[in-house]
Amino acid sequence: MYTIGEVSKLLNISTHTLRFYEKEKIITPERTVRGDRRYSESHVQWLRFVIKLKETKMPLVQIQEYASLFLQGDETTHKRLNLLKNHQDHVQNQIQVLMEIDDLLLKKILAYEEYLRKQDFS
Amino acid sequence: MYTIGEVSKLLNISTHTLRFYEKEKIITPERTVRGDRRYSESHVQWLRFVIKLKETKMPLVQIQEYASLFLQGDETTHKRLNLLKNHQDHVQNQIQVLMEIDDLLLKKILAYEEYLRKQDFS
DNA sequence: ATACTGATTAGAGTAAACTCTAAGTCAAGA
DNA sequence: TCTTGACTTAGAGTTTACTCTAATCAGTAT
Repeated sequence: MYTIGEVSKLLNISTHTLRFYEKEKIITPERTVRGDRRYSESHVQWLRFVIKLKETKMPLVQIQEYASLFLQGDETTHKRLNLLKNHQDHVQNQIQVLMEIDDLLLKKILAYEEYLRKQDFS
Repeated sequence: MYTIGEVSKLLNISTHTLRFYEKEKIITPERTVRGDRRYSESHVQWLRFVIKLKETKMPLVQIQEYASLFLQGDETTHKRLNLLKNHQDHVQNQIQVLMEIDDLLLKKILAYEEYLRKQDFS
C-alpha cells in the first residue's frame, strides 16, 4: 500500500491533483485508522490508465463516467460493456482524425521543403 | 469577401470566437470603410487549418506563434517548418497512445463478453 | 416611423482542470 | 523537547479558451 506522497512520486502527479481526483470521484483510496490515504497496486494501475486517457485529452467528465462504471455492481455488466464500446468508438474516431491531420501536415512540410530547395538554387 | 456572420455559419464558429481569435492575433481580417470585418478566401483557408490544428488539441498559444511567423514573412520559413515538424511528432505520438488504449479497451471488452457468455450457460 | 437584423466595442462571466494556501494533526529522529 | 516532514481539510486562485452582455450604430422591411 502506497501513501499519497509515494504515488505522487511514482506517477509524477502532484498530491493536490490526487486529492482533486478523489473529490471528483475518479479514484477512492482506502484510509488508515487516522485517516491517511492508502493506495493499493490496483489503484495505481487504474491511475496509470487514467493518465493514458489524459494523454489523449479525454475530458475528466468522461473519465469520471468510466470510473463510475467500475464502482457499480455486477448487475450493470451490460451497461458497462456498452460504455466501453462507446469509448472505443470515440478513440477510433480520434485516431482517424489524427491520421488525416498527420497527412495534411506531411503535405505542408513537403511543400516547405520544396520551397526551401528552390531557394537554394537561386 | 465574407462578413463575420457568413464565416461563422460557414465554419461553425461563433462570431464571438472569431472576434476572440482576432484579439489573440490568430487572424486579422480586412475592414470596410465603416469598420466591419471582411474575410477573404485565404482567411477562410487559414481558419480551416486552425480548426484542424484545434482538433489535435494544439494550444492556442502555439497556433498564435505559427500565425505570427506567417505574418513576419519569408525569412521565417525554417522556423515554420520546424514548428510543423514538431507538431507532426506530437500528433504521431498521440496516435500511438490512442492505439494502445484502443488495444486495452478491446481486451477489456473481450473479457466482458466472455464473462457474459459464461453467465448464459449457468 | 419603427422595428428588425447584423454589425461594432470593452469588458465581465464561465467551465475545466488544476494549483495553491491556511491552518492544522501526528509520528519519528537529533 | 524541538524540528522536520508527511499527512489532513475547506476553500481560494489561476490559466485557457471561450461565451456572453451592454450599449450602440447602420441599413432594410413593413
